[in-house]
Amino acid sequence: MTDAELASLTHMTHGREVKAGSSLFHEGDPVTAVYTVTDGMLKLYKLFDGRRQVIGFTRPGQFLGLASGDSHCFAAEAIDDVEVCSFPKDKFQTSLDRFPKLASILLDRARDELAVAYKQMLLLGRKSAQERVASLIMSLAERNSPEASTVVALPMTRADIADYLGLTVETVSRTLTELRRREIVRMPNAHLLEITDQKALLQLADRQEA
Amino acid sequence: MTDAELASLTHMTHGREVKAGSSLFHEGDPVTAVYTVTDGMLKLYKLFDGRRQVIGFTRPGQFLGLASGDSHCFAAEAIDDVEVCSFPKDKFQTSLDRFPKLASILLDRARDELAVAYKQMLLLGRKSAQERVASLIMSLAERNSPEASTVVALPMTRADIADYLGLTVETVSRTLTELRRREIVRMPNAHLLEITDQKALLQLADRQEA
DNA sequence: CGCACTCTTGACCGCACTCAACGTTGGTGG
DNA sequence: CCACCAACGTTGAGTGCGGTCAAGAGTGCG
Repeated sequence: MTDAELASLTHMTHGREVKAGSSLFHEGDPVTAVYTVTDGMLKLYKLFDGRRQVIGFTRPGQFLGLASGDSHCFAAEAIDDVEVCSFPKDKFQTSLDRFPKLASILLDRARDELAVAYKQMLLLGRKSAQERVASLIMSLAERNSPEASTVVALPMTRADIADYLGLTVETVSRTLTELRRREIVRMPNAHLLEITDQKALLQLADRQEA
Repeated sequence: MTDAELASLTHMTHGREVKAGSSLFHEGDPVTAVYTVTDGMLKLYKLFDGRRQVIGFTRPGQFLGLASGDSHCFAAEAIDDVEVCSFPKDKFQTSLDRFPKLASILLDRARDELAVAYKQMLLLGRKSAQERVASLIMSLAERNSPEASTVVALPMTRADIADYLGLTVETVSRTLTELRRREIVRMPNAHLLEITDQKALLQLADRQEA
């Protein structure tokens, strides 16, 4: 695993807990460290005139710090209790210079992040509310389990989802209700979802796309 | 300049012209090379069910190929006549392994691209039509000249702008008309724009943001 | 000159937003 | 243990911003 690789290369990993609702860093803060998320989920977001755009939700094992130069270009806040490994920035820089393979590994990750960001731009610019919600559900389903995971956890609030999808809380709620009514999903409770019609959901999310 | 550096490192640069309206590569194509744009402007876009999302417009000197693994995750099409230097992918890989600094340079670029993508996600998810158009004008103005560039070229069509901003052609046109009516910009013709009230434009685009 | 493409403008529409009320849930202190 | 309260989620009614449809004006190329 490349996370372990990162850790062993630097010899500088330092565990840290972030309680649900508290921030790992704010947008504009100077970058003092980079991180890998070992447990829990963070939301990454930008603010603009009171409005909020959630850039992404972290998954366990995710590297944090690719997009930031001198100052963080987004904020990171814990959705549930989170554990991260932090690498002081200067030590990280040293490791980067010392281990050429590291830059190459990070470059691959940056590649992935860019592709994900571009997909999200398509969603935000061109998809309907139903398509956006369906896309989110499908991508959460994919990250959970390797195959045929039909149960999806939604630890984030409706507001987080709305700010991620470029919608309002009300529209997210209504859209989920509609998906339930059409029997595409079931929801034992507000934060747990079961996909009952994967084909219909995929159709909504990806529209005969690759 | 790092572009020259790239070229000299690889010794494999190969010039190529792309006529206005023709494609450098399509979304889904296998990646055979990476490129630096030496002249002209390309639009990068993704397709989805007949809809289109323009990911970005290239600037001279821009490196193309960061976001692509085995296959291109977006298409690239020339807006006007374009010149690129292409590096065959395998040679580029070799250079990457041979010159450690190269990965580090590309990592910095990827950082920038990610930050730009995140800003665009904020625009697409949370800004009004006026704010979107104002943001585009400001960012085109910034890239043109170092300081106080008030004249901005818009070589792309209204459709390209619309697909970049997540709007329709009509809305882009109406919004530009409105900006003209408010005497924030002047337009000698449809593809040339002069900023007459930079403060108002900045206010619209960035809203007392950093 | 003619044709195709682009840009603009107008009238109308509809999807998602706003505003408001209510239901549900989980945490806290009496 | 339960009453209270605040935060979150859902639902409904009405609005408005940007989309759709349509027509016309400008532009450039063969």
